[in-house]
Amino acid sequence: MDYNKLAELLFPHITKAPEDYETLYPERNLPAGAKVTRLGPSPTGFIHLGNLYGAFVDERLAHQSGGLFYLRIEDTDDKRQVEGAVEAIISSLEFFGVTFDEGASMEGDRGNYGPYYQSLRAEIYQTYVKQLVQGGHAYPCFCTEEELNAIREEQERLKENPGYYGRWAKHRNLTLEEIQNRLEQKLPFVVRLRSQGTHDGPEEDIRTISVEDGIRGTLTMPENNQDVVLLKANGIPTYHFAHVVDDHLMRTTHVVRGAEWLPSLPIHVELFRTMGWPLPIYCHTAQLMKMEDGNKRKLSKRKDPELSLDYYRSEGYHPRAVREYLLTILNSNYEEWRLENPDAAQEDFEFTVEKMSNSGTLFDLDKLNDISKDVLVRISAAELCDFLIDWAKKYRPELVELFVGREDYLTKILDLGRQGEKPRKDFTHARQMFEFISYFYDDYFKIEDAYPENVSEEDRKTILSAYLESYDHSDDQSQWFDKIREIAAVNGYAAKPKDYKKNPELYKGHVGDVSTVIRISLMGRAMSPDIWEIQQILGEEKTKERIKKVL
RNA sequence: GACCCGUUGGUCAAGUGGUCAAGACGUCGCCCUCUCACGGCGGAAUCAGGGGUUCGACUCCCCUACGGGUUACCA
Repeated sequence: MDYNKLAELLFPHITKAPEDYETLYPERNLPAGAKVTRLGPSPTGFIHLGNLYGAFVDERLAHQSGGLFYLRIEDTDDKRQVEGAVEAIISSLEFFGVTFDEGASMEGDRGNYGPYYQSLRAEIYQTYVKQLVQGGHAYPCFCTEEELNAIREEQERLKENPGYYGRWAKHRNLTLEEIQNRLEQKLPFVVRLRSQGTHDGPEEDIRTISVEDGIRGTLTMPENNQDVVLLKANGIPTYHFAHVVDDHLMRTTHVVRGAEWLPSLPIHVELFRTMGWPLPIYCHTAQLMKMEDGNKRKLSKRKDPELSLDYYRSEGYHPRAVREYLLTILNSNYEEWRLENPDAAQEDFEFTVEKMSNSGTLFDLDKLNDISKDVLVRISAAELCDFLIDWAKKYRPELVELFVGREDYLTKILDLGRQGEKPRKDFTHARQMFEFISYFYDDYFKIEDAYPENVSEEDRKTILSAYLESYDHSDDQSQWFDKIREIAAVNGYAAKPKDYKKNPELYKGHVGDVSTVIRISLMGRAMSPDIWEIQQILGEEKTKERIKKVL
């Protein structure tokens, strides 16, 4: 077989040679040890926590080593393109603090290794496929879908491994004339790898490959023997081939991807070897899982909209909190480090792939919320105020007029009880924050909780009028509370809870019940931060007004 | 089915032959306390099972079970 002739037959329009691309995309000029990583999303526009989790690894590895992180759009599947998807991906990731140094961006491609959309790189891939054909490492396959199905059915019947390989690869040894003939008939074809892997021999003949995974250590698996499709009928490569060509030409040093790629690793290894290129370091990350019907399951785009990044954004989780959470499940020693360095920047943590877990991790909302509390308590009230407003603008526009123009008021509210050694940690995310403080705004204030049962309606009125009468807005906190104790005592309630506990039969209740009456009248709820502080923010007028309203 | 990866409390996990098997979240109890938080103290709760190897296995090997993933002209 004259492979050169075959190559010309298949790719008459390809005039460039692989060397042209090698010189066009030279080795990157980076300091020793610098890592080059990439994110390669397919543009469905949907991006979830799991993607962000992986993106952090890329980002950290690159930026920690003085390397570079780029965005490549893997749009080789024309069936799943979504309008505006790339913008959505970029903005989602940016919101959560993941930024790229190179590649696809809002303003078009940046960098010298483009184009960064795989659909625009057809000529490059074809050049390399042509080279493979010339070397006898690839061949055209004209099998139709029906033929492929028939092969699979037969394999199932014989209980043999499915796929296009060995003696099942019917077009592997077509003669030049046969190929020429089909080409003349304009039959569509794909180009397949002529795998060097063992095919039909006895099992002990199957060779294995060994690969050092950055996260998992040495991986040993059977070598590839599938004549995988390199180029689809439309001239666009499959993921496998695009990955190999792009990561070589874009000089990627570390390929971070989900564990679902593990089974196709032998294919990639064979491709790199037949191309004569060095293998990048693969880092196969654990999957983020979800519990369903008592079983763990990989996160799915279709089934788990609540795990999309947009969901967390719309709930108002602070990006720093989401990052912090992801970092704690990403590196087992992060949490410990954080305990020792509560104020350090996330970037100061030395992230290592070795410390990554390789079994699937269940997403834990309780943990996120807990972490979020600690993150938010370290953010100034003024910044929290801006954050809440930004969130409202996007997700709760009706609240904006409440906040804007009254930022001082909001800031005071958000800062409530956060001073001192043991600041309150009330906030987890923006939506919850607003619910928590909503009683400060008349439109959202309403009596939600029931008054204590041991306080009669009559006592309630007596308590509240006494409170109103004795109220002095300039009282300090202890003066204020002394008055409450007095009201309690006068009306038959213990001034101290301990007294009540000792002799419950002597009292109708204790000062806590009296406070609760006031609290509910003022806040509408039985649970809230300190009443006195709230009154100071609410102001004298509004405080009195709310008490009068329930008298 | 085949192949691959995995398996320490409810969850995230430390651990690399000798530990009373860390820690965090959650949960329960107590303390603090005018409520709720915050904080403090304490409790319950884990090495999937079976064989080896070894003086000694959570740690090494094998088998089984279970879970997950892959098996496309999707990525």
